[in-house]
Amino acid sequence: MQHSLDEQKNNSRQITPPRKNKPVLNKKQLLAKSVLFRGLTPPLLQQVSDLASTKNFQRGESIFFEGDEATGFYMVGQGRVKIFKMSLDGKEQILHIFGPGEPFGEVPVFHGNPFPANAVSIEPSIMLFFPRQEFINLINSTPSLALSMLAVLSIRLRRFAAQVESLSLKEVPARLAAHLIYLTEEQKNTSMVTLQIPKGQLASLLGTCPETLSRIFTKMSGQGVIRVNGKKIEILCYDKLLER
Amino acid sequence: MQHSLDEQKNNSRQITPPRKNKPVLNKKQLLAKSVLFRGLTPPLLQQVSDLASTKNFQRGESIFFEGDEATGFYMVGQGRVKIFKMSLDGKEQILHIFGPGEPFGEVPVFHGNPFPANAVSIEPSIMLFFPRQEFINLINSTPSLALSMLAVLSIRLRRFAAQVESLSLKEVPARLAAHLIYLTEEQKNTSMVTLQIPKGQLASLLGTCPETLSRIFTKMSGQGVIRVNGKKIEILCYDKLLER
DNA sequence: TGTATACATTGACTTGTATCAAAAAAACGA
DNA sequence: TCGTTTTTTTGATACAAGTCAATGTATACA
Repeated sequence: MQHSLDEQKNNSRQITPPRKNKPVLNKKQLLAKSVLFRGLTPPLLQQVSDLASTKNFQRGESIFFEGDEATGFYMVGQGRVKIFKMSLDGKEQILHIFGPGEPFGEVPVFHGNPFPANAVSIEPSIMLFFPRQEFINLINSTPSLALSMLAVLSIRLRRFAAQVESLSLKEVPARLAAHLIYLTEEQKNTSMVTLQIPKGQLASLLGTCPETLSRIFTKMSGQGVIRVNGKKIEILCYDKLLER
Repeated sequence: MQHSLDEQKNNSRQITPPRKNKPVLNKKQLLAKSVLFRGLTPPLLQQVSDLASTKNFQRGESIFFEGDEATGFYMVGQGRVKIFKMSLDGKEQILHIFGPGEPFGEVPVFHGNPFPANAVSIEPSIMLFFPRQEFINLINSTPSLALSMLAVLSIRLRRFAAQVESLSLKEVPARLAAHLIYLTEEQKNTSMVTLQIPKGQLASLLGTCPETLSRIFTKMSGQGVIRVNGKKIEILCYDKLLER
């Protein structure tokens, strides 16, 4: 499930043996479809593409740590990344999970301080890297790019506001319910949704521990609100989810 | 304490009787000193100043509600505003408190959706209002303004990340400790800090209830970490605060 | 195919914090 | 200054959720 992109690619050209551990990435195509760079003129897009270097990361490999000095920001080319904070005693809180086309680590670019959180690749990934000063120069000469970036940051702020609300004003069942509803909207509004991350990671995203999350899954199943089968979750009663 | 700006102004020209309920605001001076507009050329500053309309708000008066359609954003001219989320059963979580020169409600400007949270004036205030499209036009022709706005949003994102971390990974005493440390840094690094908001509001900012906050104040006082006298708090043991 | 590793579940117990209720203190307006 | 309102504190109680520990179940790799 997690390597679906690779698998698809391999399936579609079974004649040529797939390259091991070095998937190729169509940089320009990715950039052209990304929220940040879509709409740019072809020459500008070329400029952006030339600016970005790529780097491969294994599952579980760190991209940066909180406190690291930032010389630029990243965009997911392929795979997925989790952005998270960590407490002294080792508990983690996931802030975001980003997939292809989504930029991350941009905050220090515009503010200067070190990275405010950690980034770890949660799948074999390819990340694009954009050096800070070159990107700022580009923004200075491309107002539409500035507005795109402002839109990206605005969406993030909105999400953070929702996350703070969730952590402070809702109990864990309601947080899970909200997340499941979010997943149905993301996954074509079918009543069957698929978790893209292990349940332990979902717990960390919802600000709880795996045991509690597990118990709530069991309870909601018992109440007939959902049916859980591994990573597949069927929403049986959408209304009751909303109430939770 | 809360109306110090008004009082100072009135004191400095006691000959003329102070205007009742209609304090005057030096718009251009405020804008020139604000993070967002500082560094702009005088003609641009004039343009910005002409763009902004002003409106007075009483203590407790709403500026906008979550879900309201946004036609522009605001900046605090005088006084203070709290930005907050509210649960169905009436509990509130404060996201930010902003003072003079700080913009708020900008998220919908760049993303289009309605306001993600509520805004209430917590003092008699004057707010500047910037209409959306005009401001976007200005950004399009002023790259440095775009970068300033990007910096502002970046700082907000950083704060949100800290707030999520706080709510999820720290217990209330540690959150209070972090806030007190933040206050000492903000208030010239003296060991005596002053709360600018009622303790009940501080509780809402820290994601707890007034009773719990009160008990923690008592406990910390008993441990000799702080001494509380109304809104004045003396930090007796900075190290123990850090540990909390 | 088995074996190691990661992931998930269940039970017993503990605890931080919310809630309810009521009194005390402080702030405010007339 | 008095009386009203808001804010803060204190006590008793309840409960959501974390922790510890153990077991069960997938998953991957050699």
